Amino acid sequence: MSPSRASGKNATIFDVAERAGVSIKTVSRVFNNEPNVREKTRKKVLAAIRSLDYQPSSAARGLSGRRSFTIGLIYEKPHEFSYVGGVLNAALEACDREGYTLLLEPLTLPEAGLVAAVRQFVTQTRIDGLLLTAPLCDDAAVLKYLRRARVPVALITPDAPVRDAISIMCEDETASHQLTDYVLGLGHDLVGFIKGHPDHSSSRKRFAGYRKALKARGIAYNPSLVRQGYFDFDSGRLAAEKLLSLPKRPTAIIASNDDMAAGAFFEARERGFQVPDQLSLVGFDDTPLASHIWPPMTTVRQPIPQMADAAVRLLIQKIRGEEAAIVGAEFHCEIMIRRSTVAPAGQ
Amino acid sequence: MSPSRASGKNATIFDVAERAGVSIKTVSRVFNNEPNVREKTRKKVLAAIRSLDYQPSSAARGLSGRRSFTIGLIYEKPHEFSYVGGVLNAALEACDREGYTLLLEPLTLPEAGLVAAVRQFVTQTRIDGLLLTAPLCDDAAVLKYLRRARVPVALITPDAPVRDAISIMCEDETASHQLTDYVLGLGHDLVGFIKGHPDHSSSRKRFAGYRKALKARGIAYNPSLVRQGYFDFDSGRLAAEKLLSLPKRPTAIIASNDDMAAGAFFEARERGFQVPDQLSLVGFDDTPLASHIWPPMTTVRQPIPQMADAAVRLLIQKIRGEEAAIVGAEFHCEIMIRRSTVAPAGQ
DNA sequence: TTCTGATTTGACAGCGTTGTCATTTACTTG
DNA sequence: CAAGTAAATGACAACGCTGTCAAATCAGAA
Repeated sequence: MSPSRASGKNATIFDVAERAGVSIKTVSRVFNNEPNVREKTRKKVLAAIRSLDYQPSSAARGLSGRRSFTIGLIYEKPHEFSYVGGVLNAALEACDREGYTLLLEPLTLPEAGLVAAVRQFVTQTRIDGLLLTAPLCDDAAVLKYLRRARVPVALITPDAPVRDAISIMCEDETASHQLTDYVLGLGHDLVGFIKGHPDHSSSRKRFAGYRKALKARGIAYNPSLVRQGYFDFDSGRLAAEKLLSLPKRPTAIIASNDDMAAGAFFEARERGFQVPDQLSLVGFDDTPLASHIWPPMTTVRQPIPQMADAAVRLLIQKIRGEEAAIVGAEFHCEIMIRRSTVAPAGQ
Repeated sequence: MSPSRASGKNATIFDVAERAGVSIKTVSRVFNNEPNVREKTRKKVLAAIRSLDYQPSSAARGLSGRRSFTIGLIYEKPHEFSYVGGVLNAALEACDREGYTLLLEPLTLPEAGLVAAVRQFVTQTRIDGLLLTAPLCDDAAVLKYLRRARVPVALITPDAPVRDAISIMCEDETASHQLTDYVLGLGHDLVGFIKGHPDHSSSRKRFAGYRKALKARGIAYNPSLVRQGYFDFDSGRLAAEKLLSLPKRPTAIIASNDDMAAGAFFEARERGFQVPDQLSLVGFDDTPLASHIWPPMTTVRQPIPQMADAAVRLLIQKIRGEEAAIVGAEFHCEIMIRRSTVAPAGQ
């Protein structure tokens, strides 16, 4: 417990000013790195700040400077979609580094007024900026409201770059294409596909990659090999149930995320199919689950931490009004080949 | 977008007062449910509040009332220990309900000054109260500092009830005892045990339950069947590696949490052991992982959501200075018997 | 009706910052 | 060395709310 004032009132800007023998305004200037402070003065003030362990009151800062040093992160409530955890961690860290606070807002989507909910959050908390994940980053009404309200926004993996917003994307389609091609390359002709939640743009992209890969190899697209999922374990399981009951069942299944792949995996085992011997299985996202089940699962790793980090950094730049050169970025995905995929039996 | 002021300045207490034809103080009283406001006046004010979509500035509230309506949640950084997610979700929800904000602070433990880190967080953010999870809720120095600084605290699963703190516990030892007894009851004599992180009190309790169950059945305690783990996948895998190399290998392994159980599971499969036929496996916590792997895993479900909810509720009561009748609670755990446990081969 | 005490309401001073603008100080230059 | 300009500093008013305390109003009793 370095400074003695273990408990008791916190030091204010006045205390610092007094100890340093300057006015409060000068303390403020030093603390905020404003120019026009003599080096000698700055030193004195910094010493006082340190010796008093001064922490400015964010309430007072917010009230006076009409900014909150707070960024909101809105995500979908039953965030079974485990990648939210990754975004959260990285965003938290980036905010911390920049002296900002991250405010979480899990939203249950079905609610009628999505825009109303977002608006409520924004006005109530007076956040300086907003981080949006799927599927909110694709909701036209929400984006429109935010643009009008002039809330600085960063989108993590929107469908396409959005005007006036920072758009952090990742090459879902390319990755899906490559992944599918890899599976086809192993010799599978009957490759099932489990689509992601229709509200998420990544679902569309991943599916598009699958189709393009088929096309590129001249394999006819067979709609009966495709099932709708919703990014959660159960929907993956259900989809696999249908796929595995097909008269000509697929020898490989690509699921649009790891949770669904795990569901498919579960269902396969439930029906006595060995993975990968009788069924190859593939996921997306490289969540811990993918490498923690047995056999470890082939999947696609998005650089979520880097993406979230970039989103926060650029967002804060925007908040600060710095004319940012970059208003978005597209990240590269890495295909993680593991043991859930092999050549089909009898090859 | 109900009220027309889509963008532009937010309404202040003055605007509301003016529209309602009362003083700002009366508006304040109505908003804070203070007594001594005539019903007629209250109605008028509420109408004005609604029509202006008034949201009080939390900065101003904090500055004036010297409170922040914010609760901190400190947890260990590499929160691989997936139960933090459960705490987070429930705490977020409870805070929302009570009109409080939850501030996250992931802490990397190895740091020298744990107390310093906590102190920094507390003073910097000026939180009204603090939620502590393992292993911080067992750190004597941290608890001492917080008591001195008079920070209202709620502990989720501390070692024992702590003076001046709300202590939400769960019957780890009993659950572990029952679980072990169940495994023994299946006919296993060689039951391995993977301990949790030594800094977490639940590790100790779970281990104690294991030993008591052995004793109750008159089975000699065999230290070579016990390995130290650290609550993460890899340490579980490593521990299992040792256990499965034993000349007289265990026919069942109890891991102190699901992540380690998954690691053990992985290692077992890696070595060609079938689960559960050749090795029964048990975890703790009932994380999604437990039911998403195949076969689904026997584990112990702690009512994390209810526990976190209680912690937040009681904490807020304490913050408000309401003389709380309850200063803690112990929750019951449920044993989830699934398919990773069967009688040993040859019975 | 008038008085008394309780209830309801309002005026105004903080709370701890930052923004604005005036003032002081330091540095140039003729 | 005086005047003029730029740099450094400070005084003071916001910011939007709550707390305190005084004033106004109301109810019931005399």
